[in-house]
Parts: sequence; structure tokens; C-alpha cells
Amino acid sequence: MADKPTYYITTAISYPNDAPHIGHAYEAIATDALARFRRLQGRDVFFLTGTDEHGIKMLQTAKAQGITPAELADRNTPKFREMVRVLNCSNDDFIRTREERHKLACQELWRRMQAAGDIYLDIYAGWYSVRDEAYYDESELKQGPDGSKLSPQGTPVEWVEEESYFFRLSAYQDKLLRHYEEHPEFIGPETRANEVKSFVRGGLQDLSISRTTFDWGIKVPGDPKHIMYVWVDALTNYLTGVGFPDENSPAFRKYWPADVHIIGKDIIRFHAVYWPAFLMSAGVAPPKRVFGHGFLYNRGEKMSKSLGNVVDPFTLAKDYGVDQLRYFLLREVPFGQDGNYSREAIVQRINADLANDLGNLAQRSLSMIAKNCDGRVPKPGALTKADEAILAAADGALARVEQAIEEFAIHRALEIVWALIADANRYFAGEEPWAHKKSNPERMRTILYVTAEVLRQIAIMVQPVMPAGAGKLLDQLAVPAGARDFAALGGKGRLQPGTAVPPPEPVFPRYLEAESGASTC
RNA sequence: CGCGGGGUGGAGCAGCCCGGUAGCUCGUCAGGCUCAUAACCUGAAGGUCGCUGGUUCAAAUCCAGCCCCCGCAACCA
Repeated sequence: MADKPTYYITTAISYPNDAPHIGHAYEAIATDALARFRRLQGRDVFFLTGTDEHGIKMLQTAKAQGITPAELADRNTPKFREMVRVLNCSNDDFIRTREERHKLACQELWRRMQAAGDIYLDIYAGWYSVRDEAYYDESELKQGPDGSKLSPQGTPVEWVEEESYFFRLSAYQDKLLRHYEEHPEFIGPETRANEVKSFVRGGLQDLSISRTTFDWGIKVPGDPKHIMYVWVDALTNYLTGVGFPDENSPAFRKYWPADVHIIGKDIIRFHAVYWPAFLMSAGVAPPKRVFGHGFLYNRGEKMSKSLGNVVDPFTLAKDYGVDQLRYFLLREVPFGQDGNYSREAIVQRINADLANDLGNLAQRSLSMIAKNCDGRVPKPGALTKADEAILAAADGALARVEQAIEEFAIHRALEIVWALIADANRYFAGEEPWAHKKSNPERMRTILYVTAEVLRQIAIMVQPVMPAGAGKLLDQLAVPAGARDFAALGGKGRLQPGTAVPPPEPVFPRYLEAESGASTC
């Protein structure tokens, strides 16, 4: 028996220097939908997410709160873990960069880059703030009242030259450009690929990859006064997650190279330039793809704490429902582009798409089955042209949905399914099963069967985005657990007439404004 | 002249590569239906396709110039 094709997908790891926000939720949800989609296609999927607990930022935030960075990480990482759980994400592992396994992976990667001759010791110079424990660029500095230079935080800075290890990134310019050339799909969406290529063509400088000014991080092998720079540390999590440095481990052999890293557009460079360069140096294959999603704005405004318009994913999930939130984010925002969140928009999506179009289609057809077909999947008679047309539309949807997902166009995949839902509503209204109740019950049963069958396929296809609601719908159609993947789509998995179905109940209720009150906006 | 993306009915988008009745979703208005979650179906109103000029029988679509918005521009989720 042939092994299932594998699929290794990751989110970026998050900085737990604060509680998760909607952007983290968005990335986790999108990645989860893609992971679930691949599983339903029959792939052996590994989905990794986690937190990036090292770095200056953690140190600074902890200091400001009067705690240690370890305490800060321990306080916030559980919130991220909780977030992915609450959002119904199906991650197979949750990595924290403080874990021992990760230290081993980073140090081994370092050794290999060193063995390849790509790491050397030199002097790193810049404006340093002792209080912030951070370097700043000349351009970031402010003038103090006495003419002295100050950091953006207003702390004094001094010109410091410190010993640092450097990665010979400059040696990888051509290799990277060739890689982009040979793998045009490596960076997505295209606009990001253009940016990256243009950046690399502009010339690459060697990268400072260690610090001696603080010790919150992973020690450089053989030179413990150096801490690895956060990106060497953070990026390596993708290797750690599948068992590196043990390249013979089953996980590594199966899953590496990763099929895709789903990340925010702001960290494209790290993933599309530094990361493949590190890996090439270490003799490890680069990931197959890197996809940068957009940012979410609150009515066109950037969300920020100072503006007070940050949206808490836990509140959203509670107010609107997890499936509803997942659907909204994935349907409303073209994946790869920036998008807007607003209360009106999510309510509108919930009511128009979920309650009216899908939920109501299920309710109106299933309740007729409950009342007129003895609560069993009806036995269809001869099929008319209209019946065949809608069944063909349902049977043909998957291929188009798969094509959209192949291009990471999650929003388009949903659009395709919703076009089918609209067709099904038109079919149902046009065929008027209620009108045949007395005169031609067989015709009524046929229409109800066809509608239920189309609904079955819709529910299966919608599972990656709305696992809970789609599951409920499939329960109502009495579709067995083993017949819910994509292999059951099309003609092969048709509903069995005579199967008892439970009494229908609304799956996606309308959102009523009064209910949750006007909490967040 | 740094690189790239974009400006299409009230909102959000597609169409542009391969010129030829401007399409979709939501919203608005008017009908229809009554199986259903005041849901569903049908129809209508609404657009100088950023501006100017050019090519062409014909341009949202090709070319040139201009205006505006946005992203990237070396270590910043």
C-alpha cells in the first residue's frame, strides 16, 4: 500500500510578549483551514504552531513589568495555546522555542552553517541603549534637550562596538535568485515575490547573528557568551517541529521540506531570504513555499493598543461563534491581501451567507424530509434535467475548489461553494417540492433527495472552514464519520435512501443584534 | 527617473495578459412564493471604468504622460 502524500504546514511562531490579537487568530485559522483541507484530500498532514519566547522584545517587556522573561513567556504562551484550542485549530504540535529539543536543533543548524564556512566573527557597531538593551538605527534616534542622542523610547544611547558572529548572506545572492527562478511558486502572493526579488537583486549584506549584550536566548555552540540572534532561533522552529537534528527520524523524513510556511507579509524577508540561505548553507532543503497573508484593519484603521481598537479573538469567538468567525475571516478577506474587520461586516456575513443561504437551505429541505418522508432519506424517482444539472454542479465543485486552494485563494474556494449553495436554493425554489406533496409525492421525494445530496457535498467541502457546523450538518444527514472526506464527494458517496436522519435543528442561527450587546466594535 | 501593487455604480471586488453589449456579492426599491432561520426566488434603479492625449471601425481593456493611495527599500510580529 502506497504511503499517503504528506503535507507539512506551519504558522509563524508568535511573540508571547502580550496576549494574542486578531492577527494571530487570523493566521491560525487560515493555516488550520488549509491543513484540514489537505487532510480531507487524504494527505498525511503535520500542522505546527507555537511561540517564540526569546529575543530582546521579550526581555524589554518583562523588564517593564518587573518580571523575568521566563515568567512573561510562561504567563502568555498558555494564552496562545488556548487561542488555537478555542478556535478549533487542528495543530499537531505546539512548539515553544525555550524547549530543549529546539536548543539542540538551533545549535546543530549553527554548527552546520559554521562548518560550511558561512559564519565568522567580526565587530558589530551601532547606537546602543543599555536601558533598552537594544540597538537602534541612526535614523530612529531622537534629539535630547541637551543635544544628546536618544532612543525612540527616550533612553540614552551610545556608540557601541561589540563582537558578533556574522552569516555570510552576501554569498547567497545568486543562489537565492536562482532558487526563485527555478521555483516561481516559492514566494506567494506574487506581489511579495516581486518585493523579495527586488530586495535580493539590490545586494545582500552579511547578517549579524549573535549578541553578547544579553543572555535571553540560545547560546552559540562553543562560545557561550554569545546568544543567537532571534531569527536564527525563531526560524529553526520549523525544523525542530519535525525532529531535526535527527534527520533520520520518521517525522523529518516524512515531512521535511515543509510544504508551506504561512506567515504575515511583514516577515516575508526572513522567510524568503534568510531562511532558505541558512538552510542551503546547512545542507538542508528549503521549504517548498512561503505565503504571506495580509493584515486585518479595523474599518481601514490599523489596530493598535494606543488607538484602543484592538479586537480580542476570544471575545469575537464568544460573541459570534467560532465557525462564524472562521468563515468571516476567510470569506471576507482575499487571502494574501489586507482586509477589514467590522461588526457590521461579520454580522452581515453570518446572516446572509450562513443563516440565510446555507442554514436555511438545510432547514427548509430537512424539515420537509422529517415531516413528509418519515424521517428517512427519501428514495428518488427518475431524475429530470434540473435534478441532473444541480447534481452535476455539486459533483464538479471540488475540482474547482481544489484549484483555488492550490493557489491559496481560500476566499475563492468559499465563493465557489456559495455559488453552489445559491444554485441549490434556486433549484429548490424552482422545483417547488411542497407543491408536489399531494399530487406527485414521488417527485417531491426526488427533489428532497437531490437537495439533501447536494447539501451533503456542500457540508463536506465546508468542513475545513467550519469544522463544527459542517459536522452538525453531516450528522443531520446521517453521514457516517468514515464518509466525510473528499473521497466521498461526487457520485460515489451518494446518500443512501432509507437511512434514518435525526430531526433537523438550525445549524447557523441568525445573529441578533440585541443578544450580545455592544461590547467591542 | 529606486522596485512593485492599486484607483470600475452606496460598500467590497471581478473583468484588463488574448480590445467589440461593464459582471459579481452586499445594500436599496418593487414583485412572487409559503417548504424554511421575517428566510428563498424574480425583476428594477444606480457607473464620465482616476485624469489627459494617442492607436483603432471599436478601449475599462493596448500606448504615452500626469494625479492620487498603498507596500518594499538591510536586521522592525
